[in-house]
Amino acid sequence: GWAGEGPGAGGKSRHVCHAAARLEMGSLWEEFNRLGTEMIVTKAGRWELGWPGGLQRWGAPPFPPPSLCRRMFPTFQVKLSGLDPLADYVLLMDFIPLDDKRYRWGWGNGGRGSDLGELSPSLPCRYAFHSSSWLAAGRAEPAAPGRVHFHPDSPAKGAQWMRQIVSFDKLKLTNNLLDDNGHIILNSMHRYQPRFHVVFVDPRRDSERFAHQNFKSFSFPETQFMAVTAYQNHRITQLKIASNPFAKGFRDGDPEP
Amino acid sequence: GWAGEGPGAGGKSRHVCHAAARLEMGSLWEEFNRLGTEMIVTKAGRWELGWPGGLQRWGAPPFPPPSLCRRMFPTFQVKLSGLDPLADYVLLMDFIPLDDKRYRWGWGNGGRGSDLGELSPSLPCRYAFHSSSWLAAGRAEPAAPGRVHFHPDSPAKGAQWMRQIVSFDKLKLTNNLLDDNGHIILNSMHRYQPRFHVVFVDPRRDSERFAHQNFKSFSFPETQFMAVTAYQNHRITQLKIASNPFAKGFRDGDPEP
DNA sequence: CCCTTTTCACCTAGGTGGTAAGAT
DNA sequence: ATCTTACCACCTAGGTGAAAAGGG
Repeated sequence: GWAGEGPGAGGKSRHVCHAAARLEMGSLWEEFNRLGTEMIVTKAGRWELGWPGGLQRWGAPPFPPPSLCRRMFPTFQVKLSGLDPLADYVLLMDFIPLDDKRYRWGWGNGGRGSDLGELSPSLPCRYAFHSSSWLAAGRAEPAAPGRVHFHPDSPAKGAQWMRQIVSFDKLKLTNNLLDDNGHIILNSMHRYQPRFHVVFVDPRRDSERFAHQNFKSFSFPETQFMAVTAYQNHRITQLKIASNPFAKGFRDGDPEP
Repeated sequence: GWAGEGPGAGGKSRHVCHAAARLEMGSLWEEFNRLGTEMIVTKAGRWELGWPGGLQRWGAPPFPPPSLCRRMFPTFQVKLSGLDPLADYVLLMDFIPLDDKRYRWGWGNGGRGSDLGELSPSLPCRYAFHSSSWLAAGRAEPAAPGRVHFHPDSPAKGAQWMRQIVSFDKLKLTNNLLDDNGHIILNSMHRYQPRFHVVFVDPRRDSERFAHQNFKSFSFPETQFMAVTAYQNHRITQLKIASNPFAKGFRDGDPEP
């Protein structure tokens, strides 16, 4: 859908007040959201912990190193409009906890502690498969360091951002609290809402005074998800395999053109 | 080597006057240059002429499309120093003709026109293999449109440029005079000198008046090359195969670690 | 004849979920 | 019992020169 407006739309500068964002692949996001989107989080592999020797003989850029952290799928992509074509903007994303709970995937509170097994009011009961579903399992872990991901083309002119779809396909998720590669740190078994921010780069010398006027935020509810280290809902797994080209090796039968 | 200084070093602004660039992989460049470096130029394939249908189902960025134009090998890479860490710079490259001749690869002017077959004075006679060598073959074609390649991270702060090696591995060469993808257009069978430019982004309103002070250029003679559509000197082919990891499939015997 | 274009097998580089082992 | 990690086969995407075909 168009333009999930952020809070405090009043008092915005003319450079962002007309900014609008349309989520791309909306029907795919909704298909996932109906089942309860899950996103894989992993720790980085050995490639990120140290730099293997003997690799620099030729001409590859030495940075960034390969990463075993996971991208999001679907990829968060937006089509922008309403920016000042000649002004500079920075685009970035962050992730906010949807509630203060941690979850488990299972069959209800069979023989468990008394405070477990309640369905979160914000979790539709259809986030389930066969007799399993997501159940609240206590209070959330201490929040991970709140990081942001800048779109690597930032900063750029409004005209350039609006010319084509903006894709956050370099964004990676990790559950490593000590991550040193600038990835987004999330707690597994917790729910998150991606947020998208358009920030006008104010050339005035005292631009800090206008910081609150110079950005606009967008939240698309259909992009919320559960962070997991392995998929729990088999329907989610099957939809990922069916729709992500990198998982084509796991598809069974007839392709759908 | 360090710092191939450009012309007119006098009157440079303080943001660029101390800038220095060290060519990376210098020994590999020199090894190629001793044999007479050749770089492949091609026209774009069908992928660049039109956008194939049915490819946008998921989440890939729609641009840029795949390209069949060729990169340079070795890749042009420099280590920068002497920039103002807090100032913005744009980094770019262009290619200037080394002379006004076109060349052919062959056995001298056996039965050919009288004005052919002269060795260019700037072409060392060792640019040869067996009895073949590069021979001047008339005047240069009309110069292709003079294009520049901006490093895709531009603009960025001096600190960021100096933090790591700057690699121009996205730069692509084409012989298509009608190229519409912003690639570098070169004439096959002509010689070129790559040039590297550091441009300070002057925030002053009348910055055009200081444009000549705000950039510094670097030329590394060991990076000059002959543009070709197919390799002529077999020694060049073998050195490319031996040193470019993407050509590993053509290597014969024992690897050298 | 000399140069260019096209197609191909073979690589690098890295994004998938499956699976089994490991951790708590 | 439940969640996490490490490794794997199998993909996408694209960078190589060889060889054959095409063109003036």
